[in-house]
Amino acid sequence: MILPPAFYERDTVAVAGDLLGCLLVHREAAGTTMGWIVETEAYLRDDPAAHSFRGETARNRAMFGPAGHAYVYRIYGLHTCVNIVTGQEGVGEAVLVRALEPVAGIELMRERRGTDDPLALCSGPGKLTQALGITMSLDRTSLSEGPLQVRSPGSLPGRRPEGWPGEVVQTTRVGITKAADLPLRFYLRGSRYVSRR
DNA sequence: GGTGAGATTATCT
DNA sequence: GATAATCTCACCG
Repeated sequence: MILPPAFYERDTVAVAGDLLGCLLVHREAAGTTMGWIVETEAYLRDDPAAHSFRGETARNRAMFGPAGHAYVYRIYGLHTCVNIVTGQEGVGEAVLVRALEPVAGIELMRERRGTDDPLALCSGPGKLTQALGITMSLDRTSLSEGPLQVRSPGSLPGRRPEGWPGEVVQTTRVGITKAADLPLRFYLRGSRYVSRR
């Protein structure tokens, strides 16, 4: 089932952990792509590494909007990353989706990524947006109603991500310079599809 | 298997 | 003008 807004209107760290094993789905004319979420990072209020830390701007406006909507941004001038807004509206917290295990639409992912290696299709925040065709046009769209959706574990009877249910590793976030010591990254220990172990 | 440089641009100082 | 929640490829060992 599609996760309702109430799922996201909770403690951001709890949501970041609970998103592991959920399904990220993008439905579009070119086809539907989807993958199990196997790695996330939490970005909190009063967190110097969060884009919302210095207040609302045109770029980070989604983070201050309703939970359960997407915050999509461009990084290093060329890659796109997707976050899920969490917690109370106006606070500015979100969860970065860092890696997926590909589930469907894999041929489309291969074309977009230019590789056949299943481990390289979605094993990073910039990779998975390229594989799923997630663009800036999805910024501030609802993940409960729009073309980009998140579905609960068990949405695909008989199928489950590698290493799930299983141990969730909590460790430090990747690629940041501020608050780099906080353990706000989560991934499935048994999955080969995470960005780094 | 690991490290480092370069790509490339929106955003904020 | 510097920075940035990344990726790829070249090069080294």
